Amino acid sequence: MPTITDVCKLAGVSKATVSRVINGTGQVKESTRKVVFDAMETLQYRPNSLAQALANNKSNSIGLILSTFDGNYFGSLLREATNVAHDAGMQLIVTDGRNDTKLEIEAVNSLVDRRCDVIILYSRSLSEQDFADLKARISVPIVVINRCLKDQYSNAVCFDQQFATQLAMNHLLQKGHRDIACISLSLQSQTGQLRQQAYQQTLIEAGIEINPALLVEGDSQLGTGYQCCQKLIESGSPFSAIFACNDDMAIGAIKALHDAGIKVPEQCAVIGIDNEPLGQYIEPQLSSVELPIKAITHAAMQMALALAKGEATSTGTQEFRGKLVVRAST
Amino acid sequence: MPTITDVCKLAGVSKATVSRVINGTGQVKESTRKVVFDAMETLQYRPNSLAQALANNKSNSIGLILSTFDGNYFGSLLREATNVAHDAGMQLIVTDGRNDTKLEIEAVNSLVDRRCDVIILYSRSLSEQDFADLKARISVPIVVINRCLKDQYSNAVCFDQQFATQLAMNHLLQKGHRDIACISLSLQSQTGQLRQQAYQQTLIEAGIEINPALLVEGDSQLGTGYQCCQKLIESGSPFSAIFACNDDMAIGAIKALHDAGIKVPEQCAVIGIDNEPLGQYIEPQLSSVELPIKAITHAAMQMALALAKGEATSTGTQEFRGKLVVRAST
DNA sequence: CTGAAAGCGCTTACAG
DNA sequence: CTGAAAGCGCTTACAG
Repeated sequence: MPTITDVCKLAGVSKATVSRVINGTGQVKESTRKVVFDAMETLQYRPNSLAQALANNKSNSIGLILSTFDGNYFGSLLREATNVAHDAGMQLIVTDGRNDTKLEIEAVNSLVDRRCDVIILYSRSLSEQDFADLKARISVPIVVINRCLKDQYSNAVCFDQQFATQLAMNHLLQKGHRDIACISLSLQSQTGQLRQQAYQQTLIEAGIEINPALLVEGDSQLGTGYQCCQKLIESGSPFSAIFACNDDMAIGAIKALHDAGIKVPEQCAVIGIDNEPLGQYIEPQLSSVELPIKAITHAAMQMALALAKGEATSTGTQEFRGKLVVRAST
Repeated sequence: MPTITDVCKLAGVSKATVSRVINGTGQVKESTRKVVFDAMETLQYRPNSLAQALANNKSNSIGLILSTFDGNYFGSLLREATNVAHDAGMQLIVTDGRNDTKLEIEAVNSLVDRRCDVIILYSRSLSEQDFADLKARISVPIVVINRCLKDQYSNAVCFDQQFATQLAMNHLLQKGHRDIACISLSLQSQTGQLRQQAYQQTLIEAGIEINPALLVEGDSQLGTGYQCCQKLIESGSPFSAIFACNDDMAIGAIKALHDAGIKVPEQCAVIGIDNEPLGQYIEPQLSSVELPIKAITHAAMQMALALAKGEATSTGTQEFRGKLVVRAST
């Protein structure tokens, strides 16, 4: 590949001059600018980003660490993130933390080694302490998605899990349900814990006794939604509604109910969280709580860009709320 | 961040020595190795990957360009790709071509600028000529997914679209269907064209006249599956089966049939392609053709690694075939 | 076994 | 307006 030196030779100018025309900085006589452009053109020259990054101490890249690539949810996130990055002229470097604390930290390190200007971290497994440690250890700013960090010097965008759960639960309560089962996310994750706690709290506040048999733990996949629902049915404890902590599990649950000959919503109502597009194409259409993943991602990217450009040193935490979407399943 | 120079000072040795212990190359006395390790440890030193890449003319990274992040399909691809990359100690840099020729070429350029060791390109819009041009222009090896390039010097892994379509169509024909509608992918994409052609060809070979009213073009989303199916119903042309060119559209179609009071499979059979997990959780369960996306991605990554390491200069084309998965919808 | 020096491809004060 | 030189943080022959 041609280097700046090749361009220099062909154009008969110094590197400084070529660099100036590449970057549009400083003064360059129009005629020599033309000569340089022509040389770059005929050589098909493109600057080496690595060298630029090294010289500038700035790589024009945003590191993004995801805990998984599953489902529509992360697809939306990635789409939005790549769009914003592209429009800002930044490269997005995506890594999979594979839902594993060690791998996630490893991923952060390698992104730091690559001198990303900022890192966006979506982790299900890292604790608040882990975040604090990371922040103290590395000099690259970090934006955290899906965790509300109280610390005002942190950069985070999150979703009000408690509020979303209340929306779903109150909807079921209003419909007259008292025996409401819950298919939770993994209770290893903070999101899983928060939703499950809010589920219980809402029941308590409604004066309903908690029935442990009606709480089963899934892992957010269709398959566990199905299996968890089967367990609920087999448990023998009666229930007239299921609060599934995400749409995929809700869909799995609906299938299990169908297979057991239980009619939705007549014999059992089902609601999820996420409001995936898919919810509209199953039978019956799924009630859910919209999780504005696009807006959340957008906000995280804006924070990241501000941080990368040095326009801010910390952005605080921005919290988003869902809204109820009622369809035929409740 | 500490640099190699900081380590030198603290350890009282030269950069050459530090470099040797970082990379485990050359001879280093055990005692000085220890001193250097200690220095790196106390400084929390980590080598700057950009500088290493510049000096080595090798970045240890694989560029991956996707045409979209939609759906389970690309999630599987990304998961497999990140896993293989991680295990090989390579970074994966993921970019979204947004299904746009210009953006895809731009993405290739920027990956080349970043000196990726190899690029994997999944494009729906690039023509064979575009691939050839790219290959001629850039010096980084390219692996193409989802295109069967005849050229033996190319690196490609692809899916036998014709065979997959025949599997689905022959299954419907065997079930006695004669009036088979087709909801195609975008006919802008090569995959869309190939499946649609194979659909027609299979009919012709079975001695069935093609009814243009039974062919509608979708764009692979749930929503267009629904709308296309509505169009088919409204067209008035009778049909007893639908061949949807992917599962998402098949699911949309099933919903449209349901809403129109048409029973699946009794009054209309439906089959898709992809064998998404979701297909098992809708009612009725979806028949499909399995598309071994994980194996395909794995093969592409292996090619990429071989190319990146210089173990091969070209790998040729590797073709995969699907297999029929019959469930309740047909 | 270890270090001085040149080089990877860029940028940016500093002179002129 | 332009160029020589130093620097970004590494690696690697080459000497010793």
